[in-house]
Amino acid sequence: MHKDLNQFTQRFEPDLLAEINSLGQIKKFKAGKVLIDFGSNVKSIPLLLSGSIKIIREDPNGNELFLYFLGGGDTCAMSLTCCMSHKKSEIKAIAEEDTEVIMVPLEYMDGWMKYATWRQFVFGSYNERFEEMLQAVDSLAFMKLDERLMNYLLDCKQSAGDFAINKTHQQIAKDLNTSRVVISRLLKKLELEDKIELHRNKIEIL
DNA sequence: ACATTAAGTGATT
DNA sequence: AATCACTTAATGT
Repeated sequence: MHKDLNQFTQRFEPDLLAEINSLGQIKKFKAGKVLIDFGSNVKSIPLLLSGSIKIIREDPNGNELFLYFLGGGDTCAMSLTCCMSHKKSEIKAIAEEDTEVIMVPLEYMDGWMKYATWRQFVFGSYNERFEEMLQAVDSLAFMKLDERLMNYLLDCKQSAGDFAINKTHQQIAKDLNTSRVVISRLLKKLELEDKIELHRNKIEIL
């Protein structure tokens, strides 16, 4: 049994775990690597062992918009839907840091519905993602950019499990679909409010 | 020392 | 809040 499968041992019954363990394929992705792109057919679903994955939406012009992060023990709800309905991916998944994943071929999904814990897991994931999507929508519709930014930073912190975020203002701007200058100014403001500390390529949350 | 890339800033729309 | 034009600061070679 792979050591990092531990996160799932609580959640799944032994039989299911054994299946995952024998059928799944461990894959490692370096930070920045694209796991799932738009329009790609998903033929297996990833269970996240370690690291984190950023899920984004992109418009035809290449503008990106950050949706949410996946962390250890999570799975990609999009790939679940894709598998079930044989649709193509409508989102893009990028490894936020070096990430380890166990890929399970979609053929087994149906059969696994006999496991109560699997059903729970699938519906639970949908729920969580749905909540996060709602949050992303609110944040777009009702929050000002400075609040969105703070939210984003907190998200990053949680996903990385670290108070330091190693990103440039440019990258953040891209995720929030705005310009670097604006981010720099807002970050400066947050720094003056003692909420964060700014360094080159690094932001610390206080 | 120089070039490159990240970040800060005032002015304008 | 976006864009421009420019400055300043940090890093790599």
